[in-house]
Amino acid sequence: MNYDTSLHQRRRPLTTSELDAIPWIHLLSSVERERTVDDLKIADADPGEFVCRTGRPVTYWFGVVDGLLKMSSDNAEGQTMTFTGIPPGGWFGEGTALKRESYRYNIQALRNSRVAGLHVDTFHWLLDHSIGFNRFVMSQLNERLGQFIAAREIDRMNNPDIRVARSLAALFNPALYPGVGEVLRITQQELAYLVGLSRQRVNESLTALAAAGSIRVEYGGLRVLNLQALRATVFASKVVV
DNA sequence: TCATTAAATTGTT
DNA sequence: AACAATTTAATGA
Repeated sequence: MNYDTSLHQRRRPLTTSELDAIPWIHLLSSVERERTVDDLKIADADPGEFVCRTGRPVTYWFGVVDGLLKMSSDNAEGQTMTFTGIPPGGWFGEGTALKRESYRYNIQALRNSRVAGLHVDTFHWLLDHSIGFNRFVMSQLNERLGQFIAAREIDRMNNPDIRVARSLAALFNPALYPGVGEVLRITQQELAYLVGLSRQRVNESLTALAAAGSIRVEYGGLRVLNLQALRATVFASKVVV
């Protein structure tokens, strides 16, 4: 039982617009889609609420329809390590779903979020029947691999500006998070939690990035003006460090 | 629809 | 961590 019990109880079918927000739904044939839509459920997660926890058996493959989630893990010393944020359009858990193992991380809502869940059995059925779905999952795995490698590099950076730029570039990944358009809805406090810096420091970095013309700071969110420049900030840092 | 108030978010120290 | 300024959301006439 995963959608931490209370979430599980609050499931409901998806509306048409919520279905449209699912990036892979249009890759399916009508038969496949019918079966999928029949199984898909959505639930509203409150801030701080867990969508899944380490060690629990996999029952769903999850996707963010709206809101913002945090992927983290507890190490042996009991400290929590944040891997990444998951903005709208992001689907996760395919690795563990594939192997039918237990979740290796915690997923927690940073704010009110709508989370969709596809049962693991249906996930496997789609893998067995839909080529389009397979392509999506494969691309997903590949992109995420790149992200985790990048995440390790971010952790080794001690320059806060670069850490912020890097993390932002990751969140604006169009392949993994097609729900994020030009504007990413994230507060500076939320970003601070993800990057592991104080809100003040994040604010300072954002101001610097805005001055460089990479982004524009808006109330409750950020607009990307130049994704290349954001990534370039990253690249330059590799050379320095 | 508009004005007022509360709440959230940002910018700064 | 605290504060003021700004923006949004909620409320009710």
